[in-house]
Amino acid sequence: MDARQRLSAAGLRRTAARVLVTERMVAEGRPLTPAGICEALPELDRVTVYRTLASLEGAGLAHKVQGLDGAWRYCIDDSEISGCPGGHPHLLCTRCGAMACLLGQGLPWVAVPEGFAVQGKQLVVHGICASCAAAGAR
Amino acid sequence: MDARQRLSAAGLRRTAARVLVTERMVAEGRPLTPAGICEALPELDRVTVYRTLASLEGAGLAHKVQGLDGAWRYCIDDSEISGCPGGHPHLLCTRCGAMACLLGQGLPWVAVPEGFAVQGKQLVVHGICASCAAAGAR
DNA sequence: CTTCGAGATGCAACCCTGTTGTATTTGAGG
DNA sequence: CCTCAAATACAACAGGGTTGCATCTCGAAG
Repeated sequence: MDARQRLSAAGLRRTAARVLVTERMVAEGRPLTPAGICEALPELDRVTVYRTLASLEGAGLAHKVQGLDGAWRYCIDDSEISGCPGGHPHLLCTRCGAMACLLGQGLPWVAVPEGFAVQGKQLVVHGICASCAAAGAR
Repeated sequence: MDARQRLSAAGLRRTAARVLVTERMVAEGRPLTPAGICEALPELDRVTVYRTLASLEGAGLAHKVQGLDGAWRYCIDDSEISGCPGGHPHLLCTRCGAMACLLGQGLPWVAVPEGFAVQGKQLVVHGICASCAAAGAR
């Protein structure tokens, strides 16, 4: 699906910033930090990127996860069916900061105390990714 | 176990700051943010609290989890046997920021791509805690 | 008990992520 | 083409966390 189509389908105004950010996220296909997007799209203001991502998330076009480094990462929801957020675990390389969605796996059921209203769950598996391990072994 | 004993057993120097922080954490019994500890111990410098927590974690006396608000929380490992980190899910109230350990439950096994070296896992369940729900309903 | 050095502390400054306020621009419907 | 709500840019700010460095203190050795 085209970036413009995605935006229109979600009822969002089809602005330059949103098209650029969406296209970038689709091209990457993995969760990106706002900083990473700003780097890839220097013509956009930092605040615009933050607000654009918030719009996309609010419209259900993207989901967000936090890394261990205190930065949130946003990822385009590729399948209209996938029940993000709350959907799948995420993988984070603590060396290069890259994150990946572990599609195809769900999140476990967790027993919570009486009276606690669960809004969502986040499972982040962290470690060293294959390419970083190879680079570090040199 | 006494705070001083904990420190000695872990091979850490038994300084005033470490004793105070450890006692505070034992008294609370739930994961605390550095900011929360600073508030409770205004005689300590902010940086000292951060470094003290890092020491405790490095010595295996405490484990840390991140909240959804970008702040890490530290919790004393009470049982010498518990295999923290990587031990249990955590519960976070997104309204008041309080966090609790969900002891007695483990973390799920997650399938990761070939070559990824897992260092740890974090499962955070967020929502509204019972007391906040009660306060909000007023 | 005194000495002494590695390690811990306090302070100041800094970086990064993210948010807020406001003036200006822009997109989409009429 | 016009209009106006929504989106953008810019600046300033807030919070969490880190780093560098001078000073202090624990605890071991004598």
